[in-house]
Amino acid sequence: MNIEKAWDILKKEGFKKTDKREQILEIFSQTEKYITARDILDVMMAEHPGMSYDTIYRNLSTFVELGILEETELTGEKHFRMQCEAEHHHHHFICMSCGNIKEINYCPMETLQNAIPGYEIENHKFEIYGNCPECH
Amino acid sequence: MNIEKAWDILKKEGFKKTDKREQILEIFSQTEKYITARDILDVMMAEHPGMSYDTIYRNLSTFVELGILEETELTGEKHFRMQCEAEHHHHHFICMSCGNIKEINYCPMETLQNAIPGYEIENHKFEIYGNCPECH
DNA sequence: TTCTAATTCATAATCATTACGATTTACAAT
DNA sequence: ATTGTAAATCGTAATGATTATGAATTAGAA
Repeated sequence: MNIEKAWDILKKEGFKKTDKREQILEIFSQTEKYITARDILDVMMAEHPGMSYDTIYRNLSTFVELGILEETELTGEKHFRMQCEAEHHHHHFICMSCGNIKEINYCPMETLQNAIPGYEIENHKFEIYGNCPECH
Repeated sequence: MNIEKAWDILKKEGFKKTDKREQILEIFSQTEKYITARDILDVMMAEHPGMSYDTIYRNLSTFVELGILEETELTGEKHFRMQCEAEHHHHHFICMSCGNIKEINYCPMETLQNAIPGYEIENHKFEIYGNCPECH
């Protein structure tokens, strides 16, 4: 997901173009990593000292709803990153040292559904943590 | 995990037998579901009105450290349940209606390690959510 | 340019969790 | 049984992340 595509989505859904949203998207476009609301706040406070918590949290959840950001729960805190471009469903390896992400083009769910017939699967979480080749 | 086994572990590690710990274990032994610290507090407050938050949270994390309870993060809140007896590694299907758990004797990690050579896997999370046969 | 709904600000509230000094208690040693 | 002591709990406050809200501002349509 790039910034232009994010704006397309926002515009199509009737959301306005504000400098706060612009800056939030800018921050996400500059990293592959999962970052927190606080990370965003810290960066934005530097430039707009009067930033409101509300602005960050409201926009983050708007962006997640619209599929612009993806969200995961790492160590008790919500983390966000740009939604992957990949057209196919995939999962992530998350490096615990550098925070970088590797896409994993494999999903165990087909295999799994056979193992539990009668169970209606609605969602699943599959995340792998460790150290990437650069961080060994 | 049953209560006796939990006490064996606690005793072996030098922890004392208290009525609060007894009651916490009792609560967990009566359900298969993942429950929160608040759930425990509510039950215990009824009997011991002067309960301290500290007691619950301290014991829950002690129990997790000792392998008596297992912990997962559901919708931003920590949830706990008795550690499974199963001697082999497994995962869980979590019913979003009734909260019941089904053990899944399948782990995708062997398959996965081959897909990302050079990556050092230290941990993984694999949880499946949906509706169990009883809740369709 | 004006109007209006959307957005942000400023601030407080809430919710889960952690912290800590004072008090109490389990249990080992006497 | 009594005592001593480290462990556990209590009582309460602090912290940290997130949500809520009424007032002020602003983007974008009319």
